[in-house]
Amino acid sequence: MRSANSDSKKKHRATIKDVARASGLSSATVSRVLSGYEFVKDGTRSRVMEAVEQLGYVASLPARSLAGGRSRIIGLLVPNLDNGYVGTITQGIDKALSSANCDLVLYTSHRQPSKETYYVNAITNGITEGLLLIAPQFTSTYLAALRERDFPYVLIDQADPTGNSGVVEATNYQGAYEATRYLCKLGHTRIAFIAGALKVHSAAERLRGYKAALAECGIPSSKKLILDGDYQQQGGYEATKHVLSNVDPPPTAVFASNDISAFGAMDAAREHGFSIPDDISIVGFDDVPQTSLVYPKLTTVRQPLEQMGQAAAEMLLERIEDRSRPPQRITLATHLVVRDSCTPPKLQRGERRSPFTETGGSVLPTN
Amino acid sequence: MRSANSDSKKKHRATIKDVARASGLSSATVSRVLSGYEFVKDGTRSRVMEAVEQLGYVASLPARSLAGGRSRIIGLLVPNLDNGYVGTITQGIDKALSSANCDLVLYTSHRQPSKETYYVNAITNGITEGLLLIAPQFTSTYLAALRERDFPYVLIDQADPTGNSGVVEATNYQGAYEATRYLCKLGHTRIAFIAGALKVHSAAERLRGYKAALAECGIPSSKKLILDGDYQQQGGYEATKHVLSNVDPPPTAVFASNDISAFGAMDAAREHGFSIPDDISIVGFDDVPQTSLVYPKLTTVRQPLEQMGQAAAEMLLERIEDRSRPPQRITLATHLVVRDSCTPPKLQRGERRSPFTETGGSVLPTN
DNA sequence: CTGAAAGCGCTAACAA
DNA sequence: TTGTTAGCGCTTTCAG
Repeated sequence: MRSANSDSKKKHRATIKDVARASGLSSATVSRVLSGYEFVKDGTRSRVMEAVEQLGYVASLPARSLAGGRSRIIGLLVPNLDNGYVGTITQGIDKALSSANCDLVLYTSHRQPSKETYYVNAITNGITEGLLLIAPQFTSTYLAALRERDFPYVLIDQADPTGNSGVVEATNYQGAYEATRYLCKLGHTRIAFIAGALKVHSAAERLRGYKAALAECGIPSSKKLILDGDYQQQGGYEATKHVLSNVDPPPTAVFASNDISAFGAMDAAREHGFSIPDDISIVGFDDVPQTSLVYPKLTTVRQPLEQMGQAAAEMLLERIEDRSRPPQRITLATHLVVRDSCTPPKLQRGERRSPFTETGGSVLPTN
Repeated sequence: MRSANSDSKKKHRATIKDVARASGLSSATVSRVLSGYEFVKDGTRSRVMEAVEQLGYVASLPARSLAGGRSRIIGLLVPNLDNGYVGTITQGIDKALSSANCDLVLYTSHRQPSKETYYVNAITNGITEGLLLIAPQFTSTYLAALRERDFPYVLIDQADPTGNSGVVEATNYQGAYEATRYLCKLGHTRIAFIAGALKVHSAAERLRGYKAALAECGIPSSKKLILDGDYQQQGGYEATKHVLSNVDPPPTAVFASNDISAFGAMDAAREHGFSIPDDISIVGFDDVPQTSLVYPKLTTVRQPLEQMGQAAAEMLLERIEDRSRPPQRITLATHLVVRDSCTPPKLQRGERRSPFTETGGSVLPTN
């Protein structure tokens, strides 16, 4: 029975008392050293550190947290994980948090379909010191509960209608404006727009930007070219499929509210027999990692996702330190990243492009 | 000053005592009800629940955890977040965990470059009840520490050399074997292989499968066609670039150890002026979400990532309930997903079509 | 500058 | 079936 020895004496991990004993000090002092209290003799401090080192001591989070100390754990509420969007933001968060020595608890927002308030309750009663929310849809429910508890939180890529929250976002309006204008300048006049769920602030802003640019370029905006979308690939696919078959003449370009739906648009265009960008130009928004994976590489409005995550985490940390600090709002700049999915529009009606004009693919290698 | 009232009396959230008081019972009883203890009178139970409801009470995790109860938080150690691989697995984990009402703490393995042991210490001393590790590279360091503490954990997509760990993985060997054989049957005889970091078990297995299939098809395996890789896009890119320019005649197909490096291979091939699949066929491994995003859609070996995550989470939960349970090992089946990145090779001058072309010859699988 | 002691909110024997 | 009583490991007054 090899279990005998390992079972007989459960190797209890070192506690603060062990450190106290080993260093000949009180646990209070050890605690002080560990939490960076300044009035301790240098000698004492080093004796403690030595013992800590030697015992491989790491404080128990639950205990520390119960006793009113900081848990150094912050929560992150995400809508999903499968597209690079959340992943990239999270990478930034993680960066900021690890410099601050904090950990991350992941909450997926689909968890409690109905009882959001209960959910927030659970979060705020947990070990978490603060909460980061990535583009939450139901802000009204969450935010009220959070604020009522005076629980620190920061919104990422989503605004608070009441203006009472810490927020990190990007220039959605200008980004969309710039992208649309780029398309106009290329010569496009029939530019479809795939919207995001308009309750999400960024989606509404992007639509505004699109309209503004159109107006500015003297192109009347057409209801038939503004499609409903939901920031999902499927939505982008369907919207595009729809305009391509039902609007005549069809648009020569589509600006999707985010990259994911732009991917759907690409699928639909291709399925419709259009080649990109020759028959139709496509622009996205976000610049998720996949943009340079698709073919042709997607021209898009870059949101500095990683930086946004980092900024949000830092803001949250500050709010945790100092609860009285008024809510800040950081807006980071977007910019257009021109890749391969756009060209000037084809010639007028009557002309048809040969279906075999794809990029250099069909050429045989010479070696 | 609207802050006056909210500041004056910090709304202390309800504790178990409040519930006890409100229901006229002891906190022990409340605790029993809440933890699902069966021997409580129904009437008592409902009185408690009522009070809980009414006060919006949610137990404090730190307290519960300190007192020896379950924290219902499990840790997840991941290598990165930006490619769908981890995200998809995590989705499965999340699914299993939310049915069990558990939360997830995210640890990124790059955190403590050197002091891994310290890191494990920190994890096991936290609120976490168990740990899930996605394809960790430094198993030796982690696992010893984990086992020494008798801390429940499960490995995902990585084996434990000592065979003492709970493991969930897929049939890496057969998957690679199948993919390679598919390429052979298509008529390819010069099939390059982009390896993963060979210290990762799956990578080694995939290499084995590749070699076995080649042998089985009577194709001598050539060192020049086996390239170093690291499961990263850049690695795949460089490896492919290298074979394409330095090996003569160049391979007509490349089998990349994972999708991410296959994407790199696609970039390199294209850059080299090759069109896919006409000039070169490419196969990946994993079937991450991006595979149907790239163009052409990538033929790949599907690993049931989400299921793997789910299975691992379930296994971990079981191990937490019953520590004495011997380590299990679950191996899920992979299968080839044929998409658009492969065709039979083009004949070179004076070259003969391989005997296996078209409907595949008389090749028999070994197992 | 350091120690003693009182909890933080909960669970787990042990009684009743 | 329920209440009482100790702690869990740490932080934090309050005294030295």
